[in-house]
Amino acid sequence: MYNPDATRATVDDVAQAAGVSIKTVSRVVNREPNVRAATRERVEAAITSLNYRPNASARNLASARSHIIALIYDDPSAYEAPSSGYVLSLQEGALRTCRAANRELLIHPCDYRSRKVREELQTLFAQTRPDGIVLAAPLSNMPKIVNAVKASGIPCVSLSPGRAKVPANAVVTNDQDICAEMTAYLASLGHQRIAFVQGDAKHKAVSNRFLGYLDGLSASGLARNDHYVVQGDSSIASGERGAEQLLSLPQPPTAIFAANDDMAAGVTRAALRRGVRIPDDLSVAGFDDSPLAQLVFPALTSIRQPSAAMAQRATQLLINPDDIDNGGSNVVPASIVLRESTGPIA
Amino acid sequence: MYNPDATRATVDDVAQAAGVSIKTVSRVVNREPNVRAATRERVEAAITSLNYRPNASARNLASARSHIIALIYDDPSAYEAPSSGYVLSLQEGALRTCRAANRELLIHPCDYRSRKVREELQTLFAQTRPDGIVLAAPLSNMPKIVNAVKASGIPCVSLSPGRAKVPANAVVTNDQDICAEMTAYLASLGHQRIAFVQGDAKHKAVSNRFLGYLDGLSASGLARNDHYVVQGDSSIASGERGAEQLLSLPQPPTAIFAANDDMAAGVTRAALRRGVRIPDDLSVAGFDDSPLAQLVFPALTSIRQPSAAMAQRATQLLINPDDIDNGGSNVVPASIVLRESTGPIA
DNA sequence: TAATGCGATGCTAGCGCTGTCATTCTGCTC
DNA sequence: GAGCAGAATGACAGCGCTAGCATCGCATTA
Repeated sequence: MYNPDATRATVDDVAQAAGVSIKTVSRVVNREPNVRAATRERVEAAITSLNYRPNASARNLASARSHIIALIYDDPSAYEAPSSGYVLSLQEGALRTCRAANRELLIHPCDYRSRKVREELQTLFAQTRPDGIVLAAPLSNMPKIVNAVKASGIPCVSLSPGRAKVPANAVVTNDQDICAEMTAYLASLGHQRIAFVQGDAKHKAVSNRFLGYLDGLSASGLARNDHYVVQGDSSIASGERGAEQLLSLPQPPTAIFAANDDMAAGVTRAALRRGVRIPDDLSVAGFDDSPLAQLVFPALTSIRQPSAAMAQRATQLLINPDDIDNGGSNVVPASIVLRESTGPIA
Repeated sequence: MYNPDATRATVDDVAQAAGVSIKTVSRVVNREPNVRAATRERVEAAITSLNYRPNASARNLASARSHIIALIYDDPSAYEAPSSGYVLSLQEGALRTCRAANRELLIHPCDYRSRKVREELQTLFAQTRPDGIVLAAPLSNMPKIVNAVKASGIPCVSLSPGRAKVPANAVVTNDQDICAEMTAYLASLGHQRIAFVQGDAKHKAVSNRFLGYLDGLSASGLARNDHYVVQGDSSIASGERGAEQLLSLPQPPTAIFAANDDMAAGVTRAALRRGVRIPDDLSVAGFDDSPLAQLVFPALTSIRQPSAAMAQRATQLLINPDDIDNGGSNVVPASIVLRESTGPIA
């Protein structure tokens, strides 16, 4: 059309140049077996010299496969989500696999609050017919979404579906354990009053973090005290509110562990505003190791969630389940990142 | 294949159900003129009842158009880029138009440092044959990339190409003017020693911000003083370094305007570390209004760059140049967002 | 009434590729 | 050297849709 290369080479051109049939060209392009080495080379030479690139649409139409992987995640523009790092990590991981496997990645931010979400997904599936779907948390633990995806019959891998028993087609991380570790680490610094700011209850993987906190308390011989547990909604503002509440307690906590970095940033803000010094008076820990963890002052101790690695693995699982390096485990470990916001009590 | 709906309706089914030819169905689906209202309704009823969705591959193959818009931007995972908000805004804007116009958005983060970038783009274009390309800054001012895109012959709209004369196929914002305004605003607060932290020189649109700063100084009757201008590289760390340098001056500035929020956050960190109070002792302003602007303490006064709106308009320009609301201007205005980090000198 | 014009609709040939099946070529075996 | 299995290759029919042109039918005009 507009393309000067519109007269781009087709299989026919390549076949003619190589002196074979188009079917053989197709075999070479698709790495099918039963092509003599000499023939293969001839075809490859023709492909190179003609600068041939297969037409995706034609291929998809004929093969009834789209070579597209759809990545579906909660639409960050549908709400206040400063820590956009999560989405980009997902994209990065998925793209890594897609590029390596010569697939296209279709991104689909999806507002689960919308009434029409089911129809929207249905249209997406019908139109693009992805070969596989990566469904990211928190959508992966919303029955409405999960069912819509399941109904399509398209293979799907969920990220952090937040169920106790990890399904085969899911990639998870060890949130709970690592949160227990973080809590134990705070205790090991000498903190006895460790508070927790819970995240959005709809996000199962996030609420698991609270369980880890409880595990960590008991592993450290500390009693659970519900005055030190406040409910947030994953936003910065809720972290600020939570911290206000906690720091107003007659016996305020000396450490606050927030279920995500945004809330931890909120905690930090509230503390700084009150003149509470971090980490001298108060240790703060977050979760996600989002970009902002390094940005706020003091930099946040956090937990690095391997979002990119999870998305990468999920995509591999869809494209080629057999061909995976890492011993077959679908648990990608998180890790604690120590920074300035935690320390021993002064 | 895996899809229980594999026996999905085709044009033929719809045509039969509606008692028309497939061509008429095609006309209805593509909103072509010259279809009698009654016929249209009959076809639409058949489409609904059969739950028909056109097959994208077949359509693309037959029409030689892909219905795909490619969004190409600098790969944030190739470097340290905490302020990922930019990329998400671009995606959001482009997606908004794409969804409305029933197009697919293909995202392509692209590492311009790579040697193979030209070939990578060529493959992308050949395989997916996007109908249009949105090329985001800073890639839009890199000749290597721009030429590779141009060579494809695919229609392209650049965002902030950073040239003095705005080309027709570009969408820009009024960076320079708004930076002048910000500088004048700082001056109006009583600041006389206003410093500037420059961003990455490769990013033209960013270096334009410096020109705006100069404009603002002279508009406010302040002399340019190169001691108050330091070079950063857009990273937080460079903002910190720049602030250290500036605050060590015998006559330190009372206001620092950084060419992006990351550097402004660095400035804030350096100031807090030195015990410099913001905004009492020092006003800090950034650019981008990235999510972190609200996160750091104190929250940053910044400039909101209308990235989403720009991407949205660029995409519209590609899909339907005639059908645009806003009087045809490809300049989308930025705006100043006042927060806690700026104030009168104490 | 016949001629004219134009809106509405249908017919048919591909788009470039893959799947199926038929055919041809190898290199063996006996 | 004939026979044969299996590898290598080719012929051909679509995949589901759109473009281009042919055709039809109805209203208007002469």
